[in-house]
Amino acid sequence: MPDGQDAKRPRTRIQQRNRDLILGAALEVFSTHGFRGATLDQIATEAGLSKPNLLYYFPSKEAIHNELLSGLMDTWLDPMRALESSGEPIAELLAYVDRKLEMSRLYPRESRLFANEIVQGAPRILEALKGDLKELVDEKVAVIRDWTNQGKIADVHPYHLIFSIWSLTQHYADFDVQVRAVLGEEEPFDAAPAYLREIFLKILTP
Amino acid sequence: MPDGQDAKRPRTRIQQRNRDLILGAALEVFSTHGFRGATLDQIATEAGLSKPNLLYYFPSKEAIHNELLSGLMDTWLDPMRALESSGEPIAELLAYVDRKLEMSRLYPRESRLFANEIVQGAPRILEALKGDLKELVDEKVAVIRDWTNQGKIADVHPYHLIFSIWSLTQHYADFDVQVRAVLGEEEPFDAAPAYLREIFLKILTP
DNA sequence: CCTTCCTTTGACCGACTGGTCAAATACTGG
DNA sequence: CCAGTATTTGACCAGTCGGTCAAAGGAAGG
Repeated sequence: MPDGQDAKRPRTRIQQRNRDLILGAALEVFSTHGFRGATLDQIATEAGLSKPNLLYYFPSKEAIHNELLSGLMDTWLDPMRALESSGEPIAELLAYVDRKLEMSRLYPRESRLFANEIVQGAPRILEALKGDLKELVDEKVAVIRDWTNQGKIADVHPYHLIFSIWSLTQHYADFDVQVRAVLGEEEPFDAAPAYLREIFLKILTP
Repeated sequence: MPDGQDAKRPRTRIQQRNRDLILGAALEVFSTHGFRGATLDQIATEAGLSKPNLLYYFPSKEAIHNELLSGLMDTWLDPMRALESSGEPIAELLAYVDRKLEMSRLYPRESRLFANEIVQGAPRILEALKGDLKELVDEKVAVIRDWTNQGKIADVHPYHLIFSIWSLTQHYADFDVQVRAVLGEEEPFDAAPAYLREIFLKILTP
């Protein structure tokens, strides 16, 4: 009986394996078609399971989606949590940009899953945005404000600075096809890291 | 007989009005739910028409979507077309940023329509991206390269500079809910224009 | 071997989807 | 006013959707 309170802690190896299979397949399908655009049949096929079998491990389509989103939210914010107030300000922020861009490179599907959700009004995670996300951002904004007040980085709007970092790094995952269509043969992630480091250095230098 | 070759040039006032009604409603619905997530019933209700009546003016759901995308593509690239090689380089580029941000402020639904399409792999406009879009970008990149070669702007990667402009300006339309969730009461577009002008000035100054 | 519990699935359901069609209704020029 | 055309719609259809269920298949311990 995989459903219920202890669903997150499957007992058997086979439950663990199938849950992972389903979540992996669901990530693939949800991230490329959005929630409504995805179908259980697609996810089942992708996972190599039957549709009723999916619903043996998860109570509904929405439950799979929620599990993905909440499970990913933490990972997604890790690069920001790692921003240390004790470090050298500009180095800390450039390292954050690096980590964020690396996330886009390694986990583009996760990025697109969030992008789909947010572009469509974030109906399922709005509360998390106004809660946990805002809280974390507010905390880091305070750190950035300290740095600007001490003249250690340029006096830029801290919230919009953070939006810039999100926007520029995630762009390479979310709008991948557009970037590639315009670049032609050139690989986006070849030049992007150096470019972003360069411009953020200019933005942050007092 | 509204369908057929001359569909774009309706004769009567009533055809013009209903086509506009439908396209307006479709923009609203497609931009908030994506292509698959949108339904003809939603669009019909939003337009104040019956579903069969929609299909009297457009042959299919996809035809409405295509009409929107192709009709918007031109408008969407106008700010970039207006970038003049004869102007003062930094002023030209900053003005481009301004125009692009203004588009996001005035036409967020159009921005999200494209965002939805591209995040999901641009299945319906990939050819346009590799064709018209790339052509226009290549042309403007040549202009930017001239400016960098002449030392009139900083030596930044021209393609990635353009991606930056797209990314940062469209972010405020596409990820509107997230920006608002984090900012709380503050209005995003209050500080964004000055912030973007400030950082792009830093990026572009040699 | 049998029992018990976990896992898998074919068949099925009601709701909804994009789309059709014939008939009804408005609108137009003569 | 009328004939003809343009517009609108209720009823309907086949396919797909998320989800259910009873029954079948497996694994494990005794």
